[in-house]
Amino acid sequence: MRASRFHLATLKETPVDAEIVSHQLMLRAGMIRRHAAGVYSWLPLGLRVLRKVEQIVREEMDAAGALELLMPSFQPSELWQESGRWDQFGPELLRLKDRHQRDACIGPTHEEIITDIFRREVASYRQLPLNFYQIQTKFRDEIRPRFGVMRSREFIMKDAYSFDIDPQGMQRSYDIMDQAYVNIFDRFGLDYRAVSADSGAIGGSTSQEFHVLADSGEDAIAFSDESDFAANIETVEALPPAAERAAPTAPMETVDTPGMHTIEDLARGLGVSARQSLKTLIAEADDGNLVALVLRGDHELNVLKAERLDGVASPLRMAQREKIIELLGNDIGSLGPVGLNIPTFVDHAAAQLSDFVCGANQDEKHLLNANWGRDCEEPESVDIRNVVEGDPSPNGKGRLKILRGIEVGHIFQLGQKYSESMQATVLDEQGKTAFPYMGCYGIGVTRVVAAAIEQNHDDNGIIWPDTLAPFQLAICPINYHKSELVRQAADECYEQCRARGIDVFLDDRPLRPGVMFSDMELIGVPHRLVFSERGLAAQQFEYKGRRDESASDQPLDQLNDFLVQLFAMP
RNA sequence: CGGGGUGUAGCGCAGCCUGGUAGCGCAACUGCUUUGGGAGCAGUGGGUCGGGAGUUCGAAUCUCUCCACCCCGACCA
Repeated sequence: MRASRFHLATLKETPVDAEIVSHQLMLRAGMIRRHAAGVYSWLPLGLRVLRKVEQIVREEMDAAGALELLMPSFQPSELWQESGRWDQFGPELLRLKDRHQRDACIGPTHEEIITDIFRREVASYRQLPLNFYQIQTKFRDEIRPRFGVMRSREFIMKDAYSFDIDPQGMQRSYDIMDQAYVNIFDRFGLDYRAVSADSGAIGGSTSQEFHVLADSGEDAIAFSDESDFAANIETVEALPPAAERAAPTAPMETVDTPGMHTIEDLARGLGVSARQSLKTLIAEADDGNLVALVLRGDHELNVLKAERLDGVASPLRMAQREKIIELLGNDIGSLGPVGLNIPTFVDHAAAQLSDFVCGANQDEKHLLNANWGRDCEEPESVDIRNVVEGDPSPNGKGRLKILRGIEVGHIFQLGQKYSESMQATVLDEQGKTAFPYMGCYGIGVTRVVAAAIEQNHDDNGIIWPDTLAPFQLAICPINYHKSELVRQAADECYEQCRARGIDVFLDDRPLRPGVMFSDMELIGVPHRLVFSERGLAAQQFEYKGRRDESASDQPLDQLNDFLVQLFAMP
């Protein structure tokens, strides 16, 4: 592609309402433009990247035996009524009426449609297993779309659906997709992790998320440093401490703690460490009363775990301050388990403390050297906290490290949920009616593009992995329009690259070099060649990789070999 | 949905308080010069001041109303 024939739409200034780097850089590079909240056009540059992602996905899905099809984004309400999701789905489902006042929606996902296709097309177990997939636009009416294409309302997703006659078959289809996803993410050239998204993790995993690692990721993921355990932090069990609780060493005393209402206040004011104190949270009970959740001061409540406790309202609701004052007699900020007469759940780590600091259940007072069993009831401890870096891995092997990730893929087993509710049946070996077992496999195609940028950028712009780059190689001739020598060298190199199938970009704009360089860096082209009068006179060209500190001069007569080596071509 | 904020040229903003018919930087266009890291000079074009209604001799500016967008929260997973 020649710059003079392309729509290069780079922006010097950063649009003000783009919060995260990937959004800023995609706008500045001229990849996308916004039309409404969470709705974007993909300009030619952005589309080139999108297509690279799609192509890798398509090739690996095909290689795994999945069959591509294309389903509508407009979906009649009847199918959703059948599955029961017309009523279950919240306002995230964009509902509309057509001119005949018939209800419909814009598909946020396609289980209903694929199941409808399946039940009309497939009648026998002998046609199984089957795996259909599509790469298609979805719409989810997010309450608050943000971060550009990372959390948009309209987005492109690869979704695949497998059908098997029995659970074993479903597991096999799932395993094949698991491997296909590994192949896909390997080819993206991104640093990623496959992560268990299943809470119990009993037996084989039935749900995995694929996360691109990035500091800005919305999800925290926990990894074992000595085994391949990896899971979304929400689901990771915090093991009870192995050590015995130490015996009390000092009598309990009450101290005045004016103005100290948080763990940080206490740590500063009393000179105790957060991990020697207790944090007492009050949540709504399922009977309308209150329950206490007690954690070590430096730990964080895990909402999913708390919701599963007997007696705690689900979804979890933290109690209103007014209600706490009314029922417990004192304000938040000086609560503690000693003398607290509501049901109390104590985290394992909190229950292991002795001589701890906690609220005295009197305003502006705390207790020092409080002890379980002696000063209050011996607790039966539960797991209600998020794991932290350094905790033991739940599988007993190694310690946990915590990284942040962006969820870009999810595979899971649906079982018979849709085949049953929508009466999608086949005849089995005995000639009896059977409900197939389904699996469902998604990749957020547009999100992959943003995640790749979140993970790979610097002050100058995007740094694409070779496999996703809109162009693999940029040729920057200096004085292309003035120097016959430069023009010939650049054109010749350009034509050669094209003939070899390299995605090459020739910057033939009559611009100063600095402008060309910064544009090419902004849009993230991985490799750059420069031809100049000066260099050519010395029989040299210049090469710089996008991540290289500086450029290097290369002998002109070896340009061909250089390119062959760079792009690993025969 | 609650709270906060913003809408003025393609982008970033000033002007609004105190009403007098719109300005700056970047970008664009023309010409000349310049040409190895976002050039210089000279000139040019471009705005329903988010929409509507009102107050006023006169509204970007004051009032009411609607809309769009952004941020925080809640919701959703």
